[in-house]
Amino acid sequence: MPRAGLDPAAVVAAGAALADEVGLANLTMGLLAERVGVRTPSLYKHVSGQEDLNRRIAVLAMSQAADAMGSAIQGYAGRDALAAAARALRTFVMEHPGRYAATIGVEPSGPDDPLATEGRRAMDAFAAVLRGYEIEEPDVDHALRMLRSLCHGFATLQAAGGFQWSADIDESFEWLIAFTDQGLRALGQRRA
Amino acid sequence: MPRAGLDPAAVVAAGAALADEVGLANLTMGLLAERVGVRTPSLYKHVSGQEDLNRRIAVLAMSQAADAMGSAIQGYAGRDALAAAARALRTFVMEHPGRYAATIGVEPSGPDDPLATEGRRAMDAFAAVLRGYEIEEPDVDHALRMLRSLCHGFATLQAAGGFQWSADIDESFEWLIAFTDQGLRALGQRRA
DNA sequence: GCTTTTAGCTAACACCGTTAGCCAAACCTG
DNA sequence: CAGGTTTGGCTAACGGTGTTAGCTAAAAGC
Repeated sequence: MPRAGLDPAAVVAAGAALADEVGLANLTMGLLAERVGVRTPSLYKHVSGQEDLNRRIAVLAMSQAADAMGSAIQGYAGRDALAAAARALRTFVMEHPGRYAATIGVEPSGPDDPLATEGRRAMDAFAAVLRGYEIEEPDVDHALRMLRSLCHGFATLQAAGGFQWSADIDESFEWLIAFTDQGLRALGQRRA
Repeated sequence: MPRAGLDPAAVVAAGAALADEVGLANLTMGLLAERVGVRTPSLYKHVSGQEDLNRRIAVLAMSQAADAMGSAIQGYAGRDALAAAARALRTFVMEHPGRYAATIGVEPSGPDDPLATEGRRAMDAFAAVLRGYEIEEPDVDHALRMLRSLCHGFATLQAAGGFQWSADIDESFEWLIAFTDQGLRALGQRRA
């Protein structure tokens, strides 16, 4: 019996890819084992269980989302940066619905948890966007939460098919960016 | 063996209540059966399976959320109505996290699906709010989607413990309402 | 009051996550 | 390169959960 040459990272990567394909709810240990060419119990040599697998997929997703947003906003500021970050996040969610779903409902165990680290890194992209609007300190935290809520809500609702009615969804998203940009600009000008 | 006198509605109501208590992920057929005082297979006389149960809980949640929002906005307009609707939805999600979670990821099978009907009814509350802002027609659909995304995103992120960092969450929510109100007012005044 | 329907039951199966325990492949170390 | 050690794979087995089949007795209808 030849070895498959697996390691935790490979298992997690395969799990994330499989989750994107079949949906996180249908990601089963047996299916993942089959995918990586191994019997089910062998997975437990690399991952301590399904919960651990889910957490690691979430960390991977956070990290990749942070990368995507971080590089998307480079060279832009203000509205362009906002649009770039928002589009990058939405694109990521649409292309990787399974791994993104893994991030919902997992709580970091502490500030050193990789989940928290990567989460902050993703937030940093939005924070950089806000810097371009010169918003006063007390408003920044709230604005950050708003951006996250908005993108998260829109992406998950679309991914779940929650927008049943007529208007074009891409158009709505661009409208939403414009709306937010105007609001943030108004907030920044209050300082003057 | 005396009868328990169950019917689908009773089973679904008990399931929703149980989901709120133990979390949707921990809602098991055995647990629900125990709760309603019956053996597990008996549930299948009222509900065709776990997926069906989930759908029905989602319909119930949609209906109740629509009721809560609808009655919350009565007598208000403009910013007050917006705040009332948003708070009603958030309160509902916080008080009934399990049944609300059941609504995530379920797609209506068609326009006559009760899920779609109740969903529209919930949207009607937001639509009524928007009427107070006198927004031009093409913008209404987009604004509706924005309101839904924002509330859904905020509520689910909070319910999942996704807001790890410092600032007060209630305060953020009120800030978010104010931000949206200003944006919508600006939109309405563009008409003049 | 008899028949029909139906809501409950027990028994059993399939599938999934997980653990225990074994064995051989890879990797050190002398 | 030979020896032991680590380790990544395997089979076997258990517990729990969703579900179906088939029976029986309680309720409903004529």
